[in-house]
Amino acid sequence: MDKTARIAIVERAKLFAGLPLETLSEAAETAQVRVVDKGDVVFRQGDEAGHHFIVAWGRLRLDQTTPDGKNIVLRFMGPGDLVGSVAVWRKVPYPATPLAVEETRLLVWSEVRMMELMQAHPPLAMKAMNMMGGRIEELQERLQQVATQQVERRIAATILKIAGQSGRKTEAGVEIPFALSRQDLAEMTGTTLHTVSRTLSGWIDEGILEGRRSSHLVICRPHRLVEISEQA
Amino acid sequence: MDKTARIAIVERAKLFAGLPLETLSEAAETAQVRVVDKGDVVFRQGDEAGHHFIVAWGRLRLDQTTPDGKNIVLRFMGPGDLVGSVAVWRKVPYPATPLAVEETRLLVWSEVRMMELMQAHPPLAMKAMNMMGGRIEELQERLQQVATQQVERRIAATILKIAGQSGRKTEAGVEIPFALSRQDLAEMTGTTLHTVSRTLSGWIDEGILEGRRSSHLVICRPHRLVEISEQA
DNA sequence: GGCACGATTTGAGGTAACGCAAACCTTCTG
DNA sequence: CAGAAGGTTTGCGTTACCTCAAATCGTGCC
Repeated sequence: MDKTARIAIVERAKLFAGLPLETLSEAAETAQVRVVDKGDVVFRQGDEAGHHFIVAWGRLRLDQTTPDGKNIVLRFMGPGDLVGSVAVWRKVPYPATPLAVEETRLLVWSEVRMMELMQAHPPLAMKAMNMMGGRIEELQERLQQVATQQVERRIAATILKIAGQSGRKTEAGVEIPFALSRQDLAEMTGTTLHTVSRTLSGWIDEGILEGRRSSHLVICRPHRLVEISEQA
Repeated sequence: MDKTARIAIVERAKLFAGLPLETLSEAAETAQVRVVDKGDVVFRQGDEAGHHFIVAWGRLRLDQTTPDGKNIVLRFMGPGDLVGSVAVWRKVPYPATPLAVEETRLLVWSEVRMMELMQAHPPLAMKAMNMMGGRIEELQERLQQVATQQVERRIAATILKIAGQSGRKTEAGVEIPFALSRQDLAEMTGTTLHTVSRTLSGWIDEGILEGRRSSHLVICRPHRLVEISEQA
């Protein structure tokens, strides 16, 4: 990966977006590159947090295992997303495990490097706070959903959010361009894979979705899904 | 409130804890004071976010209203807690309404004042990120609870957390020193007031709790409550 | 290219928790 | 002090969703 490519990636990251070229350049130069194969993890929940990561290409699923062995999917992450930084700043172990659902390339900064960058470029700290604030808002929204809405609405809202983050327009509708299993959706919405399967089957029968059996989901009638996610 | 008192309050706030006296002093000098009567709000969800607040005395309940009119309690806040800052930094409207459950006194900084403080005292930004990270962790934990655990465990865990934050030891056990209604607990755990009432009644019968009918809750057998919150 | 494995679908039955409703108690108000 | 208002308790019927179970279908591996 040459320097121009790195700068392009750094620039796309929300943490660096809009900052002066000098900052981007320094960030790009101090980063290392790491490739993670599909199915491998970037680090594991409980590891000591020593590095900041930004996704360059690919996609990660952020998993959290509970003390009693259950698993929940916190979010999917794609190009530009920041991974691990919250734990590094807080000096606590990584609270979750990012697993590559496709081959993924990341830029990596050590704790010290990133600290130096931030001290040299103060707007970075503001950006970082902004991003963390966004995570807080997202989590509050999901908490509210899981606490008050019934399963069908939560599944609809979750699919729409993923489509909004990563969806691609095709002739048939909006496609989610990576394997998103029923189990994944169940672990994101706090339900079981059976309920997700039943619900999606219904929507496929109604022509709202396409994608029985593991192919990538396609949302044919997004507006209908919005209605379901907002229905009383 | 004289300057020494203000400094004491500022020092107790997690945002300023451990910082040099010079920083504390400047923070204390630039703060204004605001008193909010029981039942009144500090600001309202949706208001433009222009001020940072720190609780000096008293207690706030942070409420969020959903588009379809349901209410959830995000958290209770007491002395030292920071209110509203996430929204100010993100330049978005306040996402929730802090309501005083008892008479509460706050220190207030305008957006500009706090920005100046942060620029003059860089460690403040680090502290702020740390605090936001703590909120993220807390929210992830609650999300995991609501998504995977059954109601009884969630109620037990919620009571224990509140007791840990605000509880006071008495002869009878650990007392929660403010009015915490069944409705509040329901809106924190994502259930109904009926289910909370039934559950607490059971625990009171078993001698785990005291506090039928609105008096302050007292946890007589905290260890038993921990067991319930961890039970498979 | 056949076989095994994992993902998905679908059915049937059970239950935790909800929703409604009514009674009860405490506190505030005039 | 009576009445009203708000929080709480409790019963009962309902249901959304889970759990268990089995069949089915892709898909990857040798």
